[in-house]
Amino acid sequence: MENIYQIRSVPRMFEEVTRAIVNYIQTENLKKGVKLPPERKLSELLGVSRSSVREAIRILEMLGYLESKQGGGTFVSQPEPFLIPVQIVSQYMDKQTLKKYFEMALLNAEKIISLSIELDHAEPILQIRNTDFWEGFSEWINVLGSQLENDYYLKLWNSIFPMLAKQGFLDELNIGWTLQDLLIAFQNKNKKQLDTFLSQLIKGAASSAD
Amino acid sequence: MENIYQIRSVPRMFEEVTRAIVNYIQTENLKKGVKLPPERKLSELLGVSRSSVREAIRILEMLGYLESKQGGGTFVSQPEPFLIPVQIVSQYMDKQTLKKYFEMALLNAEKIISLSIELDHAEPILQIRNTDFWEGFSEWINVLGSQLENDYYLKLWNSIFPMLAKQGFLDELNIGWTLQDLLIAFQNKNKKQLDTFLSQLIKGAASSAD
DNA sequence: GTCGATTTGTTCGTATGTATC
DNA sequence: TGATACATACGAACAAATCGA
Repeated sequence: MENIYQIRSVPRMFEEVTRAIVNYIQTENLKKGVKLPPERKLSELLGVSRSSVREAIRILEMLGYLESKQGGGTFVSQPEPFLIPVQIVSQYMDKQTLKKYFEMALLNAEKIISLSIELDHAEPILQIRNTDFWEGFSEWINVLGSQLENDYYLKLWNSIFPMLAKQGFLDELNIGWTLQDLLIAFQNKNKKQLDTFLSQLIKGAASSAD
Repeated sequence: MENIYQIRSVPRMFEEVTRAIVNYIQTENLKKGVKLPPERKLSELLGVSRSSVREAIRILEMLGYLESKQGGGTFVSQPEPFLIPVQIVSQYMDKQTLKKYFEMALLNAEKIISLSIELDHAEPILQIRNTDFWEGFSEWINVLGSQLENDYYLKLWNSIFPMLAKQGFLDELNIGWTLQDLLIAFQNKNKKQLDTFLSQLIKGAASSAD
């Protein structure tokens, strides 16, 4: 199992700059339309070359975070883009945002589960190695999702789940049942029971994000 | 209503290069791990500077499309990333891929609808201006989604829907009912009827993508 | 294990086109 | 109209990492 957190051993300038700009916008709470310092100034402030600044701006531009106009300047566009790559996420995300990501991830997990039930893949008894609930849950979702025709549900789950785990959001959710309970309900095709379990997860997140 | 397709009048080098690289990988059908020509060679081939090539590589790297190692080279990583920004999508996407995007978008639309019913926002009678079914549907989803606490469902819808419309995927779906039917079912909180309608959309896409 | 070639990482200087006042 | 500010783009140079002989 490769560690998906470890992006690379040597951090690169443009990644640092990208994080720095995101961090700057977040801490200064800059809204859409605010003009950023010119590239030359940014490169001075951060102590890097303009090229590195430009590479960072490009990425944030493509993510809808910034917008730059020749001759005009670089402006904040959407300070809260959807699905920021993990590398860019700065150290802290507030709970409200994390909750929204969580709900989005869970929607896809639910879809994977319900599609798997309908497909009736004659699933062998599931052996989940992980003892941690969420690690095990994610492993299970990966097993189910990889058998679906549409792999985007799983891709979205996997693009959000590691971030939530990294930020510690999942640790604070208390769950009144075990992964085994969930697997049993799945094997019995007990949709009602499954719905109850999953909706409890959402509610747990709601109470946690206060 | 601003045109979200027209990003800017003058296309920029790094965008062209990004598209060119994606196109190259797709037409050559390069799989994960394949090494790309070195940056200097690419800049020669495309007739642009190395800086522009690098900016394009950065973006594709951040999207998980490429991976570059100092001293090693640049390699294809995931030739089919999830949620490619519209600007990068080259002219053609095959129907199977479009169908997966469509299902993902519809999942979020369904969530928006079901959450809106539960919230009971005392919705006024919905006036949808658009005569085209999908334009009207999207407008309706935007009205509902913008009232939700979690705006990510709507963001994902809006990040996929324009692409599907642009690629003409939605035109080929034939729908046996009107938007008015859907709105009436919504106002009556007739979940069963709504489920029937939406599942028909999925099936229509399935038969279309053969 | 060393050396040299290859390739990306990073910086700097310069020229050009565009926007703003 | 003109002047200034700014992004766009190119090319050269060197550093650092990788890889193979």
